[in-house]
This record gives sequence, C-alpha cells and structure tokens, in this order.
Amino acid sequence: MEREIPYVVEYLKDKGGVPMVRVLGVDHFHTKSVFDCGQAFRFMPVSNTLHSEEWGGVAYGRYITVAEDEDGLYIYGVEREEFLRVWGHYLALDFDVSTAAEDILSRSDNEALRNAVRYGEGIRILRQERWETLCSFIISQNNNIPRIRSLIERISRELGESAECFDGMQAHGYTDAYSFPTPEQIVEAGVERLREMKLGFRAPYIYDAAEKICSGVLSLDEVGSAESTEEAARLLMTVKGVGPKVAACTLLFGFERDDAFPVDVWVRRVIEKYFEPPFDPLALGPYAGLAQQYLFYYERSLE
DNA sequence: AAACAGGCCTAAA
DNA sequence: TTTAGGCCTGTT
Repeated sequence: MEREIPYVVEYLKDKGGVPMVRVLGVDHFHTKSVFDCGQAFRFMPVSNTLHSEEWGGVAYGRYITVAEDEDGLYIYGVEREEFLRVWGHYLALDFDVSTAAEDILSRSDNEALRNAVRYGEGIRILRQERWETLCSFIISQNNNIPRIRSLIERISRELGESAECFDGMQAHGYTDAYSFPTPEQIVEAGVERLREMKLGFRAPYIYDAAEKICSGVLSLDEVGSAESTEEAARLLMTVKGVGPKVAACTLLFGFERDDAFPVDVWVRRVIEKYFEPPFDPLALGPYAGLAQQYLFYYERSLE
C-alpha cells in the first residue's frame, strides 16, 4: 500500500536557518507513540521551547528531529530532495494507517484489540534501515529498553561515523551523533571489542550477522525479495542468535513485511488474556504486524 | 540479595 | 520434537 505522500508538504527554514519540512494535517502520527512504542531505539526526546514533544535521532546517516502541533508534523534538519527520497518513506507518511487499522478491525471483534487500536492511534510503523534493525533486535533479546538504547548508542559512537547534521541543529538537541556501524565496521572491530562494549552474549551474534553479510553468505537484498515473510524469516534465522521473534521484528520494522507478527512475552500475555485459544495471527490479515504493535503498546501501558 | 529484562542456544529426553 | 537451564550486564 505504498503511495504518494497524501499531505500538503512545505519546505521552510526555522529561525536558526535550519532546513525543515512541515507536513500539514497528518493523521495517525503522534511522536511519542511512534518513537516510544518499542519499534525504534535511537530517537530520544529533545527538550526545547519550540514543541512539547520533539524527538531527535539518527537514520540514514543524518541527525533529524520530529515534532508536531495541531497543524501538522515538523521535520527539522531535512531538505526537500532528501525528504522526498528518504524521509517521507522512513516516517511512513506514504502509508495509509486508517485503511490498515480498519482492515484489522474488520477481521476481529475482539474488544481488547479495539481498545488497543484506539490507544495506539498515533502509532506508525517506521520503515527503518535493514541492517540496523536486524542488529537492534538481536541486541534486544533478554534485555530492557534503556539498556538496548545505550548499547546501540555506544557501538554507534565507537564504531560508526559522525552523522550528517545541518548547522543550527543545536537548537534541536544536537550535540554530536553517529550512524550505526556497517557490517564491515563490526567485523573490523572484532568480537572482543564488542564484548568490551558490554554486548555480553550478544557480541558473537552481532559479529556472526556482520560476518555472514560481508562474506556474502547472507544477503539482505535476498531477504527483502524473498517470496514470503516465512521464507524471509528462515533466511534471517541462519544468523546465530536470530530466532522467530527477532526475525519477525526485523521483518516488520526493517523490511516492510506488514504481516510479520512478533510474539514476545508481552504479546503472549495479551493473547492469553484476551483471545480465545486457537489464536492465529494470520487471521488478522496483511497488517497483522501493526495489530501486534497496537497490542504490545497497549499492554505495556497497563504496567 | 535475587530476580528480571520485547530470546535463543544447547543438551537431554 | 519438545523442554529445562543458562547466559552478559544492569537495575530494582
């Protein structure tokens, strides 16, 4: 369901001369929901007086921030060409959330699901970078979100390159920022170095993923063009430390496989709590992954 | 202090 | 084929 960005888009500069994009009338995009629902680990709240909620982070080698008000969405540190080529898609502004949510609800009359969709109305599944997504969810296993964040930040700082950033972004929380290391940079660093960075038992997993990609044993292009989500998952699971859950997250968040349905402890809890026994994610349809994210975010909010 | 954190690997039935 | 333990590290 990719399409042109169905919003009015303006290309402006802020008071500090920073190139920015304003997207008018965006629905289903609440910055906190998007960046804090557990799909992404590199965006953090930026405190300034411009917006109540502004989140900054690195993707595609650039530091940007995203904020909103009643008029629409603001993306700071981005020019027109790159917005059209990269960021509109990264932020999934070309995705019709309303239709997808309706599709999900049309397949189930489950009340918890209905509540979850309402609660997570502002969620959009980002279209993140493949390699970084794979590593992020390898790191996520048996781990908690603050530490996942700090580990990803640490290996980016130590092994990645300085991110691109427009002058004046200091007003948007920029101090310094680094892109996630490439497979080559991970291999170059070596397992011992990864251990020193406190990746623990995940160090050899990350290294194995990097090594398989560098040697050509695993191709993320092939994963992307696999016939089915199931086949794509099978390819990813050839990496040590990648099981069904990590594979599903990688596919949903990094490969636009909207039907991928990661089952973790929280989702298992939701299923047991609210659904009648033979639960089949396939029954939730082509956007089952979005449904999963609604359920996950909803259940965690109850804590 | 002991248990737990968006799992997965390995060994053993 | 399924099922326990154990795992790096940091926090509570």
